[in-house]
Amino acid sequence: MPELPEVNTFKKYFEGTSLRQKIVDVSISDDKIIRNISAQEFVNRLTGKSFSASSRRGKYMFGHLDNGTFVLFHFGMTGDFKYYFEEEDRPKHERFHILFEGGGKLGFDCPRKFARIEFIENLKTYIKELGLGEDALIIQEGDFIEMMNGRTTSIKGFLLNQKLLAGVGNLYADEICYQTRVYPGSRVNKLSVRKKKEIFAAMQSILNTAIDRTAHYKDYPDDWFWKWRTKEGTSEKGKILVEKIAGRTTYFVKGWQRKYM
DNA sequence: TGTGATGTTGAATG
DNA sequence: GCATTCAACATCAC
Repeated sequence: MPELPEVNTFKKYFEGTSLRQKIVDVSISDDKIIRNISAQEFVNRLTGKSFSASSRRGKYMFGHLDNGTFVLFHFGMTGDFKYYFEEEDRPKHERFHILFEGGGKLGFDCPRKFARIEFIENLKTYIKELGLGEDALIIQEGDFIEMMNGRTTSIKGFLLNQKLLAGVGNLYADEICYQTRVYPGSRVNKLSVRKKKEIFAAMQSILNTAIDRTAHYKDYPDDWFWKWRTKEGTSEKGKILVEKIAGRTTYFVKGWQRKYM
């Protein structure tokens, strides 16, 4: 379930399993998951190298190869890593795996195939051309607020726009709006500076808490919204409504979350 | 059987 | 340039 906290957990997993081991082969069962070069070229670029580090920006995770090049792992809706040795542990929807010298395999599981893997020569150039915004946990409050200037989009649309702010997805956007008692369709230009600061603080606290719990939803605080966010009904704060906002299914609590329109 | 799902992109529209 | 909506991507679960 890859939003920023999930991807952060994948990154930790990657670092705990796949660094500093020579890549002896890459086995690709679905060519289309490698987006920017051919599958064969991808194999050639990785074989013989090893990963020395990794980094993350929003939902984009980068494996750093020891020759100064990079591999992008974008998990789409259903991507996941699984490191394994035995054939019986291969994930069900594995699209490719990287075989290391010691016999370990880093499998990439992805039922819905929305994931994107790329080989990258220059990371800075790549991020710049992509127009990827600053990471939601790194951006400063002042920049966060400044980016809202002159915009009329909904707060949800703002939080989801990866070119402005990288990392927040549909679930966490709803959580942020719930905790700050803002209707997700509220217009950013109608929010007070004070409210914007509140939203910024909630965003960081929610993402950090989620990371602390390794993106394991069941461990999230009891007063979070996510567990109500499955169907229309009534939460302790009021009636839950569902609307399409910024093109995404959005849950919120009527009355609890104020409209700034 | 039809519908929608945690993400992103590109096209079309205003 | 900005905002919105829609379709597409591919598969699975309800």
